[in-house]
Parts: sequence; structure tokens; C-alpha cells
Amino acid sequence: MNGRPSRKVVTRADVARLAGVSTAVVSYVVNGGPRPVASHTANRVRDAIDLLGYRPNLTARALKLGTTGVLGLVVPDASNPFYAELGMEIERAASARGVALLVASSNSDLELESRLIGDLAGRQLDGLLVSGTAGPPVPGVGGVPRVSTPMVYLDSPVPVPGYTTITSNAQQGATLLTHHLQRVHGHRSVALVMGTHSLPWRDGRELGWQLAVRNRTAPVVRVPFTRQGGYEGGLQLLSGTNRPRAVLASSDLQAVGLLRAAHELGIRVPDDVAIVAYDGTEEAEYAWPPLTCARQRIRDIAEAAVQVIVDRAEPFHRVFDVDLVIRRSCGCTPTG
Amino acid sequence: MNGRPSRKVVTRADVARLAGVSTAVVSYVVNGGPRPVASHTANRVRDAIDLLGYRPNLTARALKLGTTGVLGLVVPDASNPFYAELGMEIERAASARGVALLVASSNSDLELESRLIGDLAGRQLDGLLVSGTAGPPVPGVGGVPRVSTPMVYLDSPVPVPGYTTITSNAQQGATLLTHHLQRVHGHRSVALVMGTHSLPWRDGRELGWQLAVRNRTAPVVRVPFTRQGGYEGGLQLLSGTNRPRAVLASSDLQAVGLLRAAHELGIRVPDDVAIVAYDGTEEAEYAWPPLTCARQRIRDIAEAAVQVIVDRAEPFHRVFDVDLVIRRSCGCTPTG
DNA sequence: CTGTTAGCGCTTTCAC
DNA sequence: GTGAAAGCGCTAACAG
Repeated sequence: MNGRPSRKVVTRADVARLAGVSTAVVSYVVNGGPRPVASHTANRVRDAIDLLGYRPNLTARALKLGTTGVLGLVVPDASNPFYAELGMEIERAASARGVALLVASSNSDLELESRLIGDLAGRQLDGLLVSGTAGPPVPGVGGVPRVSTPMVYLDSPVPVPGYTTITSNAQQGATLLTHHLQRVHGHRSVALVMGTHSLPWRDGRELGWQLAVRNRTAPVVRVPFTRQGGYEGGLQLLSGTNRPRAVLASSDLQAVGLLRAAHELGIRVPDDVAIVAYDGTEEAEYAWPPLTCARQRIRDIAEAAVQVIVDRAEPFHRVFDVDLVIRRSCGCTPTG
Repeated sequence: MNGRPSRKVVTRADVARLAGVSTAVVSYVVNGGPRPVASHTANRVRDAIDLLGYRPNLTARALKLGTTGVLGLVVPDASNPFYAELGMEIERAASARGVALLVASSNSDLELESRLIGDLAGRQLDGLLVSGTAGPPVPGVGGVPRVSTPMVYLDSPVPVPGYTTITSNAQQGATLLTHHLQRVHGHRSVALVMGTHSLPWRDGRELGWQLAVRNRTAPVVRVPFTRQGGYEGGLQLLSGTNRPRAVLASSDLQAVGLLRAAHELGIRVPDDVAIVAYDGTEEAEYAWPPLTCARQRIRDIAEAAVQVIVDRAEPFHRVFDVDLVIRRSCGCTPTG
């Protein structure tokens, strides 16, 4: 009395026997090839399949074919709404092509990340999409196991030879946001709440912001990419004596924390401080006030990542522009 | 020049050859059994493995063993923060036991849900955890394919013979929340923003609320389980002439939408309306004002679900209590 | 302690 | 149009 098979599982041989054909023929009808089958024979086979409730064993198929129809996704934090949305779009894109998605969280832990890559590679996945915690984990470099699975790096602004790299134009986004604050709302100084990480390059968001603020001095606070991080950064930034009148958060999550800090301190947004954020998840739309942000084209990224694996395309490097979406947290009053 | 294998992939036979042993011995050292191996032989084998960069083919292993070490999770909407958190906890629990997690979204579509169950079952997963869109999709019933994979139903308040069913005590949660509004804050009437779905039973949240409000009349509005749904429900509920002074939302997402509606209408929370919600995701904690809610024990649920599969335990039915977490949206002023 | 080997369920070449 | 059979990489009897 449990959920496991009562009668033993039916195999292709059972179907063949019942239909009075060879196992090869069953294969031909299941896969629609590679050899033709007389239609009445095919019907007998289909009847047998239905009758027995036969389902092909994809493991065996994968062993034979050397391809599993499964993609792996490794992200630093699957509960982060940005990665949740990304994961969902990837799953959608994969599913549309008949491939399944296996997910794993590295918890921003480099060692775990390496271990996951090794583990997943052993599962003969058709490809691995990874958003590395400290840049692209290249096989054979720095403790990352040598694996031969095709990989695509989801957050690498720099190309990696032999691999596909996809990223959003973070610098453009930060510049767009900062310029909006400066030119539309006349802010002279724009503070930055920046995430902490250990990327081997200058974060595009920071760069974009820096380019926009030029050499005007402006406060920067560095906190984790979490709501709590943003909250603490916000407390720090907003409770000082000369508090900024505008701030750019490097992620939605941080902006949400920032907003909470402002509210608790009785600081009005956008009247007292304008806040804008990079990412553009749905959560930002429903924050109060709704956040003006630079939105990543998540669906396009997902689509491109899945496609390069499924179509076995040549590796490429692609950076997607982001879209400025104006809401109220910057001081604008969009209609609707 | 691409990410795929340049030198062909190394198999157990290569290792055996290099180490000068049989393939069986390689198996013994890789798996630590079932037969003992002389330590110097084992070392030779390990050296060969390292040298060649050998990784066991888990597909072949799965075919032989009849077990893949992969769990499947199907949820209605993977980008819903509740399911995102649940997925993450399930992945954590699974990962701790060396099993991987495959995810799929049914988009609340019954037909797709059935298809996914069939597809995933064909992949020989060790188990399937499903949060059904319209109750537990029992194999062989109502278009759900007959599969023999063990399943656990993640949102079934009713037991299903032969399967494990796990759920949160939604009724208790709703009652707790409603009583809090009534007894602590003295609200005579508590409105309900209820999600729309097609469960074959009375939703526990609605039931718990109903029990608590007794036969006092109170407005109910039914909208989708989304931020937008909550927003629209909120507009409807709060812009009328005699607007409720207290409302219970059946999910965090809806409460967040509700909050936005209140803010837009210039209605103060909790001064003008108290709002409480069922779910307890992190997003609720960072809403403004922070939402008082009934929190599901997501980690316990995840742990239990994974364990019953991995340990091949007998099916059971288990309902987890929820925890009342008091924040400010109800009118309380918790310290800290 | 180590080696030989059958076979997991499937695909596909090759023969008929 | 159909069937026989090899073999994907691995495990675990069983034999030495």
C-alpha cells in the first residue's frame, strides 16, 4: 500500500510481445522513425502501448543517445526574485523545446558552486547555465572541475573563449537611472547602495553610476544583495545628518529594504529621497511607492541561453540592453 | 572551438586500463564497495581517475540501478515567492541527501500539469512532489497519466490513499489571523480577499475565516493569487462607500497588491484599514507597513516531503501548524 | 582480493 | 516492412 509500482514496470519488450512485433518496430513507431512501419502494424503497436500503459524509459534512451534532454541551472540564490523569475523563464523556454530543467543553488559559496558543477556534469546534462558567484566558473580553473558539458554563463560582461556568455548591460542601466535622477529631477548628488560580491571585474552598475556622477562626491554604501542588506544600508545612509536626496540601489531587493528604512525613519519617498533600482522584477512594481528601475530583459536572456544549448550553436557573447521603466519612486507621476 | 568535449569522454574502461585492473575494481573503489580492494590497488585506481579526469556516467548508473537520484517538483507558478521559497527549501533538503531537483511550472493549467507528470515520470525520477492546481492529481484519475513514480502532494488537506499528503493548517492560520483582528484590535467585521482556484474542497483559509467571523456579514472578493489580483480586489473593496476596517488576504502576494491599492487611494494602513495575510514569505516582511501574517513552515514541509521519498517511507498524511507573526499592518507596534 | 560477464531498456545498423 | 543483435557505461553476482 504505497505509491510505488505494484505490477512491475512495463518495457518495450512487453509491448512488442503483445503486439506480435519486434522491439525494433516498437521503437520505430514510438519515435516515428527512422524506418517506416505499415500503418496497421503501427496501430497494433499503439494499441498495445495504450493497453499496457507503456512509457519509454528516458534513462535508457539517454544512455544510448548520449543526450538527456535536461538542462541544469546554477544560481547563487534561488529565492531571490530575480533568479526566481529567470529560472521560470528558462524553464518555460526549455519546456517549449521538450527539455527539462534541473536547478541548484550555490548560496554564493564558491566551493559549493564548484561541487554542483561537477555533480551536475556527471548527470550528463545537455548543458549547464550558470550565474557564477564570482564570475564565470571556467572548468579547470581555480578549483572548478574539468567538465565537458557545454556551459553558458549568465552574468558575465566579459567573453570567455569557448563558452557562451550572456549579460545585461548593467552599466547602461545604472547610467540611465542616474541620468534620469540628474537631468529630469535635478539631483546634483546621487548616492549608491551597492551589493557586495567578489567579481574579478568592476561591477557594471557601479561603473555606470560613477560615469554619470563624474567626480562629484557622493556617498556609497556596500551591503549584501538582500532586502536586509538594503535595509541596513538605508538606515546607515538615511539617518546621517546630511542625507542624500537621491539614491540608486544595485538591486530591487536592496531598494525594497531601503524603502523600508525610509518609511521607518519617516522619510518620504520620493519627496525627501528619490529611489531607483536596477533589476526590474515584479516585486519592484508593487513596492510603495512603485520603483522606477532599469529592467533586465529576462525572457530574452532565458531564450538565448536555452537556445544556444538546444541548437548546439557556436558560443557567442551577447549583452542585452535594459529598459528604463519610470514609476513614482523617482519623483515622476506616471499616469495609470 | 566550442564548449563540447574535445577529447572524447573517458569511461570506466579507460581508468581500468590505465590502472591495470578490471572494471569491477574501478567500480568497487568508486562506490566504496561492495567488495574490498587492496589499498595500493585502490590508490592506483584513484590516481588513474584523477589523471584522466574520469567522472562516472550517472545515466548508466541510473539505468543499472533503477534509481536516478533526482526528484521532480511541479508547482502552479514558480515565480510566486511562496513557491520560490518552497522550491529552494526542497532543493536544499534534497541536495543535503545527494539528490538533485528538477522543476516544472504548470501555470495553473490542468492539462499541462498532467502532461508534466507524465513527462517527468518517464524520466525515472525517484519521486515527484506536486502542488496540484486543482487538488492532488492522482494517477489514472481524470486525465492524469498512470505513473508508478512515488508522489507526494504538497497542498492537500485531505489524505489520498497510497500517497503522502502534506499541507499547512490553512484553517488554523485564517482563524488565528481573524481572531487577532477581532480580539486584539476590536474589529467587528473582517473582509476577505480570497484567491480563485478550482479545488474540489472548501479552501481552509476561507473556512477558517468563516468560522471566525461567524454569521456576521462581511465582504468577500475573489481574485487571482497574484499581486495584480490583490490590487484589483483592493481597489474594489476599498473605494466603495462603506469600506472595511480590516481585511484578511489569502496570500502574501494579494496582500501586497492590496497595500498598493490602499496607498494609491490614500487610505492609511493600519489606521484606516488593518491588513493581514496568509503565507509569510519574506516579501511580506518588507512590505510597507510590514505585514502581520500566518507563516507556513516551509522548511519543515520541504524536509518532510523530501524525506518520505528518499527514505522510501510509508505514505502518510501530515498537516503542519502555521505561526502567527505579528508586525505592523494589523495595528500592532512590535518592538524592533 | 580481483576478474569475467550478464544485463538494465533503448536505438539503429544490417540483413532479410 | 520487419527482425536480430550489438552496444551505450555501469553494477554486482559469481568464479577464481
